[in-house]
Amino acid sequence: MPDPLPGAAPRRIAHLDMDAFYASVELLRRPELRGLPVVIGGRRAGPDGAPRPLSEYAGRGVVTTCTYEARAYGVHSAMAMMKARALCPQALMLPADFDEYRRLSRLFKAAIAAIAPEIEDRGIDEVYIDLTQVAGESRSLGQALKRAVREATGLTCSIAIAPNKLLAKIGSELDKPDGLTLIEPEDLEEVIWPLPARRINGIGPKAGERLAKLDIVTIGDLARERPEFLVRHFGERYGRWLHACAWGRDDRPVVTHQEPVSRSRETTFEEDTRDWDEIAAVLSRLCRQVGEDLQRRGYAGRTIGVKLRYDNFRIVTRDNTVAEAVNDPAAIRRAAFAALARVAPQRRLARPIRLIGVRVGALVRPGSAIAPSGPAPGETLRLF
DNA sequence: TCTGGGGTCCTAGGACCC
DNA sequence: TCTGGGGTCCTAGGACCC
Repeated sequence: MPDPLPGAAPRRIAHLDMDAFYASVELLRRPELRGLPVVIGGRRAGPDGAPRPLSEYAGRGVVTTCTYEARAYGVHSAMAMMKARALCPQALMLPADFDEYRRLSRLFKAAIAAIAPEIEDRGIDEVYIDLTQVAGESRSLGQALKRAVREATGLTCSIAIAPNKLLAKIGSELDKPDGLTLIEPEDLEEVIWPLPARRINGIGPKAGERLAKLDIVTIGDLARERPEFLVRHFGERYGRWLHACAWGRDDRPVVTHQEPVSRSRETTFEEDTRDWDEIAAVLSRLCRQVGEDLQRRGYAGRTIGVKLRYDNFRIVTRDNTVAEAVNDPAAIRRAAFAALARVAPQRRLARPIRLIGVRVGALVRPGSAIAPSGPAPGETLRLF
């Protein structure tokens, strides 16, 4: 997207984030758990689907999300369940019910679409919304969106409305839960610069560490650096991007439709294993699942990849690109095992394996007229 | 008390072709 | 015989996000 022409109306972009989404959905069905620390994660529920005490948990899972009461004990998403158990043994634990979360996700997105149709999906619990062409003052639009989401689902969300996606995303975190934040360009210095650089979507743990070593902790610290300095330390592309972010500049459009790039399935073994029969059986099952998934959705792919994670967390991947896009489980399995065979034998089972996965990439819709890559070598492109 | 599963995008090097 | 670029495709690994 080019910069807006001088005189063009500034954009108005909302970021809407559901509050503790999975946990909140569970509380809708179990109001008796309101006010208690509840953790979503683990594989099985108690009798009758009842929550289990976290103190009984043993396994390798992580916290998918948790209620604000559990967060008060330091529990958060992606934390090992065993660690959460140590922090808050009195918490209750429920397994994730993704079918139900997807149902509520469709409901809240439909409610938003009735007000503003230009929506970018960012997963099950967040969206960007382009409000530039929607009539109304920002605060009342934000309130209308929150009301619509609550009426459709009974759930609360947090919204920020800003000149672009970068600032809207940062803003929706500022007043959680149930917040509404408006950010104007002139708020940059006072509202954005004091925040940690890690709040920028795209600065993760590694970049955050590297910045901290350069004494860059806040977004304001980042803004004070010359772009050339950032380019020297982070490369041309990432360095320029960091500088632009710090100054609140972002012209990415709201993308209302994106074709999928890959589909995958992976699983972590209950215990690390070097048992080839077990590994092969699990890989076959994953190939079948990903194939069925592709067929259901009408896609096929040419690049089949396998992934191994060893007990020391080292990851090895191998890709195998085949001549024609496939989606039947047998063809995926053949390609996946061929890829796996390319991991050197002395490496393959050198250590116990923790996880195995399969991915199908370079997706096409087999029914579509012309594949994005054009005709295969030696093949004539048929136009009719 | 270690660390799930499903994604996207970027980089860098090598093969191959013109 | 030796010397070029540029472009595309593929691969492996890694960072990051929800």
